[in-house]
Amino acid sequence: MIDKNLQKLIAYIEKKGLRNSSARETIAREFFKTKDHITIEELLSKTRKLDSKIGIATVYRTLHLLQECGLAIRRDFNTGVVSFEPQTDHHHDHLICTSCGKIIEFFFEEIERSQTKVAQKYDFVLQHHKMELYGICKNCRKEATLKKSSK
Amino acid sequence: MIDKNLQKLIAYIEKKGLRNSSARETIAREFFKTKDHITIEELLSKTRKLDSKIGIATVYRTLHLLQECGLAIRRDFNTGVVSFEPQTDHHHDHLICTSCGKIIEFFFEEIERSQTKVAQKYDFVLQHHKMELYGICKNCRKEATLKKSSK
DNA sequence: ATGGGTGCAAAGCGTTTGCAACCGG
DNA sequence: CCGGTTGCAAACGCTTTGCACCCAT
Repeated sequence: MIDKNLQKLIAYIEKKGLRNSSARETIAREFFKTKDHITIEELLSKTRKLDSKIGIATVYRTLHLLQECGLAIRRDFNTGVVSFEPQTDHHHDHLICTSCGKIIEFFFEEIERSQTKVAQKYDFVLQHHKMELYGICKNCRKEATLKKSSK
Repeated sequence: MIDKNLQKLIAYIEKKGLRNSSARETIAREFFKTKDHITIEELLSKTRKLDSKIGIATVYRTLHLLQECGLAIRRDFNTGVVSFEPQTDHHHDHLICTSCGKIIEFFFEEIERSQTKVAQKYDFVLQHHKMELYGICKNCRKEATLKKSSK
């Protein structure tokens, strides 16, 4: 999976007449390892463990590249920090707890079908979509109850 | 509609033991007039026509308040500018053309039902959701075809 | 009179950019 | 060697904050 992504990136780099570089490859490799989401700072500290002199500017520049070639998706869940997600083959949506910031990924076939219908109705050719549900998770509701009763 | 929102805001302000102020009311009134989306800068320049000494800090502070009481929704469509949308009674989602930037608002009952099911499954109490479909609109596809054939 | 609200300017903070050194092809 | 790449620090742009003054209650 990582290698497949790396190949895609290299192909894109070559197509644009750019060059390979070790810093970029280190950052990309680490990025592709993330299961869900990673912030710029997290990715920087991960890569610095492998190559201590990597600068944050390069992390930004690499993530721009990755976004350009569709290998990274920028996510802003309004939690104050922006994070990035590797583009995986199987799409999913997000459920976000506005209390603790927990993010759950889900896939719901019915939603996928609905979006196709909407696109047809408005005559759009769809590229991708984003569905984000915001609410309070079970745990946070429990804590709120505990706090209330302990007053 | 505007007055109803304003009442909601005033109620919230009183509940929190805050005070009314003319600057805040001017900003809120102008904000409620927007049909779709407005940026901070746009809102600032609109309100300054009515009260030239309003500062940008107050616009930010007012929008925070409006978000807190659910009267404003922050939107980041990845276009580089963040914008805000008044919370209307009838919820809707967005269809965004990645070519021309056109934004179409739509409502699809099936999607609303789906989200309830997902929330149940993960035991969340939903507050709101965001569904954004990204694609190419009819016009842009047409233009692309014209360009191609005129080459 | 009390304490929240405001405008201003300064500070913050995440992100981008100019630059000289570096390095891959 | 050419021109893209990098790390650093400075610059940037949006947003927040400290402060003295203003104003609603």
